[in-house]
Amino acid sequence: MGTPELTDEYDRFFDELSRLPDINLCIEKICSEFKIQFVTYHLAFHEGKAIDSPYVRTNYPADWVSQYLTNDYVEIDPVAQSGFKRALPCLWSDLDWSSDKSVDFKNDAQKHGIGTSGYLVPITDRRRRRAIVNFASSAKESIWSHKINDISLLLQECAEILHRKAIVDLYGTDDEKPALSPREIQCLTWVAQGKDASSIGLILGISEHTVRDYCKSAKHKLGCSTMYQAIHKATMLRLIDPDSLN
Amino acid sequence: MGTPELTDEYDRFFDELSRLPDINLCIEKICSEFKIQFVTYHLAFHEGKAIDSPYVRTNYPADWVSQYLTNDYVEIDPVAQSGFKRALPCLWSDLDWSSDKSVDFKNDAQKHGIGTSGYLVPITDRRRRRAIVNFASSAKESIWSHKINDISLLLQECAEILHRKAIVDLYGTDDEKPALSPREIQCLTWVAQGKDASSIGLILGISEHTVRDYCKSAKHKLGCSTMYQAIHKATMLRLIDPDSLN
DNA sequence: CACCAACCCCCTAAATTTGGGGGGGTGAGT
DNA sequence: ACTCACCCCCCCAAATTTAGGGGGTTGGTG
Repeated sequence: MGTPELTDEYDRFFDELSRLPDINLCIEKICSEFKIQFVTYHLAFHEGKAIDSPYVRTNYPADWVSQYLTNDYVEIDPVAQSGFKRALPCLWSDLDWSSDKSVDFKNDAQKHGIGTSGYLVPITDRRRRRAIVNFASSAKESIWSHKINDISLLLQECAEILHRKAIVDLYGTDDEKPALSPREIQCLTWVAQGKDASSIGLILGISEHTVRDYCKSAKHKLGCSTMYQAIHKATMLRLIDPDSLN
Repeated sequence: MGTPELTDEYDRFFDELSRLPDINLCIEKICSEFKIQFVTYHLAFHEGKAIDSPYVRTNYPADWVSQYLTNDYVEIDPVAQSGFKRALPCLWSDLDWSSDKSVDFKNDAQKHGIGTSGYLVPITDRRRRRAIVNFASSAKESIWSHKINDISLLLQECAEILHRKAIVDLYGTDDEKPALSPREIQCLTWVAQGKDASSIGLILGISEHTVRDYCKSAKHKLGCSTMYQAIHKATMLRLIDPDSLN
């Protein structure tokens, strides 16, 4: 829908982008192609890693990256906070910047040379991994929003490419994380909340037998011998997300 | 054991340190007191947080912090890798720096002005939270190791203080994370591995009834109504650590 | 000294899960 | 036309968990 011919025009660009060996090179190429100042790819939820650390690739200046990390700005930054929850792209200006902490954060960002115009593209892939891609600029908001109007689909495609590259970078071609069906995830999630099969059946409006079937198949897909193990593994893999139940 | 009188001498210093309002101030104070170049506090395992991010406080230069984050050095750095596994403090020089990646990492660190002498203090608290505290210097290794010989106990005390401050900073005074007994954690961990009560009894050399009792008490401590929920919560809280089973 | 938590052991009836099996139906992709 | 993933429903016997009880020792702390 929209502007397919525009996307076609850029086919070669996207093809070249996909072939680049490194995400940082991709970021550079995107910046120069679209005259964007900063591009950031941020994958949350490193499943299975022993030590918490996000997968971040960016051309933000080093002091801002450092500042962001050592001040736990990810807990404050409205872009990250809503980016990992919402599904649709949006302009930074559409987010809620009203809290005091947000204002302080914004000021600090400006001090570090980060403009206030930006475009946020959230990603949720088939395996329920979530990432955000940000395109930032020091252009005036009015100019920026017009620009985004024109190239939003292209930037979304760029975001997808970055995500695919990140996943290959992290997990190689064979991706261990099983793709459970929505129903299977719902059932596991409710089980992890302490509900039994019959309650879950009532909640989801299906029979308790069906709930058991979903648990069974989920367990098999996860390669587990007991449901306890399945719950553990699903939790580790971040397949279970209690937040998604309202 | 060792030098209790040395610790007594520093009572006032530790007292002052504890009263500082901010971890960064603590780090400064420690640096000037002991003539240390860099101090880093690094807490892994942010339980319950929506987005992966470590709690890091350091006076390393910003470009090194940024470089460390955006290159996933935590996956390579032998200090972090073994620091989150081992129990006892050690000199950086005692770690395994033989792999190619370690060498590259070390060189990059030196380029950013980080010396090769350091002292690593791992922390595991009552609630199984793990952190590492690093004291770094550009002094020659021979001089550094003599110095550490003298002040290792003091630095360990500093590390403890930093950890307490971090926990208060993160969770306030009331800490939600329940302290399960070692046996309870063992049983939960084995359940999460897919073992049933009788197998676990054999593994741990206790009766299966006892195993069930531990599961029961763990479940209650976690405030859960089913074992599935308990496994989920324990996994989220990082109480279950399969690595600890050999 | 008492007290408490951690550790250890055992029992039973009732409820639940498990692991098999058996049916359907849809929609997407080949 | 076919397969495959997803969605939905059901049955049953065997195994397991659950939620109550009942014991006990040890070691540390007020």
